[in-house]
Amino acid sequence: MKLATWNVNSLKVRLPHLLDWLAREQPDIVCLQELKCEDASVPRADIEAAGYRLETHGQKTYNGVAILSRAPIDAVQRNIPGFADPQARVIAATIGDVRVVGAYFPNGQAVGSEKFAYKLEWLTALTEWLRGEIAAHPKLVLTGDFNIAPENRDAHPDWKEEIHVSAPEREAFAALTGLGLVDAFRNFDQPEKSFSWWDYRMNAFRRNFGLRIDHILVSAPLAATLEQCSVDKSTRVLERPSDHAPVIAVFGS
DNA sequence: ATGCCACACCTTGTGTGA
Repeated sequence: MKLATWNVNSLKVRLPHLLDWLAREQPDIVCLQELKCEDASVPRADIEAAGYRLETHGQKTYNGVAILSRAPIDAVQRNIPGFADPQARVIAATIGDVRVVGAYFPNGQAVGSEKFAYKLEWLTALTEWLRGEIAAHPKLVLTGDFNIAPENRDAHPDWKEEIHVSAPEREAFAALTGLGLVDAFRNFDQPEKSFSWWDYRMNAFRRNFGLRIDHILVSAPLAATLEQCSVDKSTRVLERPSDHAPVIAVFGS
């Protein structure tokens, strides 16, 4: 089973890239973030023609998440239960015996800002909800754009901002792994300076000035079947790329 | 200190992203 996450930064703009990439990589399950369009504007027919079912939780201009799957998608949940959120950031579903949670975590803008407080509240709500989800679904994946670089090695040494690397954010990430979730990427030896996002500005991709903020966290029964996990930088060199690269994990039976 | 880029919007600048 091959599962991927990709912040496409506008589904409409990135659709040609997405269709090419689906045909090439043939993932079984894909979580997308930053659709930046409402459900009614999602190019469903193109994605279905590529062989995928899809469930979306869209929003105009900002946010928006989706789950694509070659197998049937059941028990869809939009947003975090009990957390009133005007922003479309979470979609969860059951595919086979795997519970998949796809999320676009808040950016937080700046440590100490109102948006940062929202980020931490959102993280707390997510963590409390997932505690029960993991108990109910032994095979669970939490994936998406976390907007957190969990360790120093996940940020370029020249990253000077606090946001994405601050102690409160990293503690929130640790609370998620504390639920029994494993960072699939770190389950394997990886090249130094492996990142999944590079600023569009300042030739950041060419200089590899990036952050590893897109993650695939898996529960123990799934971690036991992990075969590989990597960042797919091939999409970042195309014309009009997303600023994020997909992260792909492969599981055995 | 800002813009550097990209995207969306009842666009012609502004908000947001990370």
